[in-house]
Amino acid sequence: MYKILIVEDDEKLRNELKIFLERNGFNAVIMDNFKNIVQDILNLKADLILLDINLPYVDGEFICKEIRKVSNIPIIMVTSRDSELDELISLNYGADQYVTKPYNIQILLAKINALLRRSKETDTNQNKIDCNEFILNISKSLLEKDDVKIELTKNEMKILHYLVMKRGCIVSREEIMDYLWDSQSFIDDNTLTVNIKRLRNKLEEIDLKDIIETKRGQGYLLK
Amino acid sequence: MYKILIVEDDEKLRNELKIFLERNGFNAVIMDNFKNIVQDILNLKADLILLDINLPYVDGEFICKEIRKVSNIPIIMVTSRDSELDELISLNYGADQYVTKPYNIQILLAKINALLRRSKETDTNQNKIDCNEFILNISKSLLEKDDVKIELTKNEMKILHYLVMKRGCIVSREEIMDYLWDSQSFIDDNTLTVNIKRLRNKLEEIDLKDIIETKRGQGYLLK
DNA sequence: TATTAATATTACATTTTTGTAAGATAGCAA
DNA sequence: TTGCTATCTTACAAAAATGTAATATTAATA
Repeated sequence: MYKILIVEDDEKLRNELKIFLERNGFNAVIMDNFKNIVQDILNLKADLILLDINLPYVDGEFICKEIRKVSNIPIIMVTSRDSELDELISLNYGADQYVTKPYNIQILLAKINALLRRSKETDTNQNKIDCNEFILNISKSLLEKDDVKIELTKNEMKILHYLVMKRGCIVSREEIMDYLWDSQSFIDDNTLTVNIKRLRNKLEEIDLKDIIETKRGQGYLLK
Repeated sequence: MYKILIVEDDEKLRNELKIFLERNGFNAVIMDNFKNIVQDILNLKADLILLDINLPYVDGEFICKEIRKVSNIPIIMVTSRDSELDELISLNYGADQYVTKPYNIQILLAKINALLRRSKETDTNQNKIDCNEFILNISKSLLEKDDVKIELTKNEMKILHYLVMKRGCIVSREEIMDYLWDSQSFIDDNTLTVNIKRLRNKLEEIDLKDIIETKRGQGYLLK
């Protein structure tokens, strides 16, 4: 059951909303103290936030920006100001949706569901990254291409995943080593080379050995 | 560079849009043949689709629904009909955003960015699932609680990840075994028990041994 | 071209992961 | 209680993953 946090200063409105959301199978939580709000919001660990723009003490856009510094939690901005500028600011501050009051309650519900579906896909679906030339199945630690599936070891997976995240950029050997091993444990520089070699061997099985390019003196690059 | 697919039958509009998106650093692709459209869209493997509702042959809402059967690609519905019903239908068919024409181009851009940010977070961020009692770091195959980090082996990770995906539901031993091993390879039933035991041992290190409950004759349940 | 430093390759030893076997325990029904 | 079956526990051997060392190759530049 998803927990939705309602941050709204109009008491009547927020109570109605709470009841409506609860009827639709959500765990709705109300926030009625707006003093230490950003920290309070984060502590609640909701799955989604309905955030009013007009609030006492600080405005919702500022709160949104602050939350985004430390959290990816889905945010829907709610406001009675039908202002394109507000919408633009909200979106650029990291909100996911913008809804104007009085809102169509069905549409609000649809937006909540659309956003939750999107934000939870990581959790519920199998975790795959489609990289065009191959698919990285993180859940099962597999390198997939067409019908070929190759098991990756933990090190191989980490390296390839890291390179995929930084695809198109040169990644220094040091950076990869920091990602692979605790920087405390002093592991030989060559160990990375060997691990890269092993990964390349597996990539070669699907004709992609050269997809990891060596940038001599700089690092590696996933093409 | 993200590839954005424009599905719009008004030639002037789509060309303007393409230029605008390209100026803003996207790879914009136009679709101008609407016959075999669903398959064509999927083949293009774009990062996001701008989908007009009014199209020749089939309407955008239907296309959206068809795409959603096989793909999670982000979809923004674009339309000149400012209709709450259309918006509701679109969202419920799996669209992520709804924009009415004539649109504020900056807001469209902000929505594209917001949606891409959300849909790509899996790829770019480290892959973590916050399960309240613990965090499952899939990227690094770690079980985390507060400052304690425990390495999970591939099997342990797979089992826990599977249970997390189905949290609160009883998962049969057979189902887990199918997920862990190719159903072809006949692996002893007890092997699963041992693997569960090993996972429980690690969970016990963070006082969570009993979070995996045995449902005798039915399977296991992550509480 | 010769030199040097960075990276690649190969082989091997150690450590970790994994599956199996054998016996123990616990829940349930007669 | 007894017997049966599902699950658990422990120990061990085989297999896989990993780090290291020794050597080879490559690219840059003097």
